[in-house]
Amino acid sequence: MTMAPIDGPRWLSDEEQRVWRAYLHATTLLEDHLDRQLQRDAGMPHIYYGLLVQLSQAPRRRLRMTELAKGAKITRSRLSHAVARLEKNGWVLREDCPSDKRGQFAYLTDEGYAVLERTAPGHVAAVRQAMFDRLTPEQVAQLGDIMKVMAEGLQPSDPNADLPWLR
Amino acid sequence: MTMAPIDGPRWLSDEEQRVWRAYLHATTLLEDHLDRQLQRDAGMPHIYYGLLVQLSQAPRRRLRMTELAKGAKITRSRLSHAVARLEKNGWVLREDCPSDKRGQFAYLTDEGYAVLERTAPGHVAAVRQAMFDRLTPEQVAQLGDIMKVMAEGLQPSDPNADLPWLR
DNA sequence: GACTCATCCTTGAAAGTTGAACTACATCGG
DNA sequence: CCGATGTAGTTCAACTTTCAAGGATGAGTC
Repeated sequence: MTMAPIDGPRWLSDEEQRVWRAYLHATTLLEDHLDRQLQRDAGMPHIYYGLLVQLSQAPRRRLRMTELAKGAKITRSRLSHAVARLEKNGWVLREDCPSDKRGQFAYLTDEGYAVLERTAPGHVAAVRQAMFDRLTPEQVAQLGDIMKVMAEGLQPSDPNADLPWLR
Repeated sequence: MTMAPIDGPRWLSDEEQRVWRAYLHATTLLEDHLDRQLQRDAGMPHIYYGLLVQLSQAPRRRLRMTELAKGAKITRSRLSHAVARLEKNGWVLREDCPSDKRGQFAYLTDEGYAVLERTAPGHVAAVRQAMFDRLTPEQVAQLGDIMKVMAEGLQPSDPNADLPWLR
């Protein structure tokens, strides 16, 4: 007599495999598509564009580096390199934080804002064409719910949230 | 008198923005999560892992480079680099195509297959935990439909499908 | 104050990606 | 057979990302 397997690999069902593959294909195709669109029209990859957008919506068009990294879901290291590059373009500048000498603000220059104004319509159109124009309103709502659930489960805030005994 | 604007930028509605942001966050978090998981447990990024999976499912565990690239939705250039790296690991080998002297097959070695056997359960578990364990069956079905629609709209087969006059 | 530890951000090197240029072979039409 | 054109795959240089290490400052404790 043996015990039931503790947790033999629970493979994906055919349905799940189908969904997973569709997910991978759609997300990689869209990511590539937007990267190319923005590289062509704005001269930067999608993530960099997202940084400018975030800055443009922040008070006084500036954010602490860490806040910016959190908002974009990237590491501080990656952000450092990215901001260095955007700084070379003259679209972003750094500024010391007066209250915390370790801190830096990144702020969006007028040129950076201009790039955004010039390229945002095309980008929105690309997003719309790839996603919102193809989905029904119900599907858009469903997608929102689904993505919200998934994002919540992946917050890096607490990678061992479900393994409390390891903490 | 002016004409109605041809197509003033159709911004995203609040709802759409919310969905778009959720989509970006969820997909980037998941991608990062799986990349780290596989880098840690299998010593390669997610895309490389996907290449091994594809090979493992192909007849005689081999595919033409272009087929492999198409299946993985990546450029041939990227694939060349990837296969070079996997070859260094001893997980994949190249083989001349007898019927077309320009062609190359990539095939999965026994070691490559072993890596897959060893790491697949952990990877499936990660996918399951991030996606399928968190969604209801209805949501999984919805996600499948949605991703299918999006992927279809992004097939690189015909980037100007909606601009026939440019072809 | 001095110590310790955490946080903020940067750096450098290695790894991965991109897009264009390039080689070699195939295919098509004469 | 010839030339033109297309396809398969690689390579190079520029760029981006990752990971580990490190310098500097802040915060808590004695």
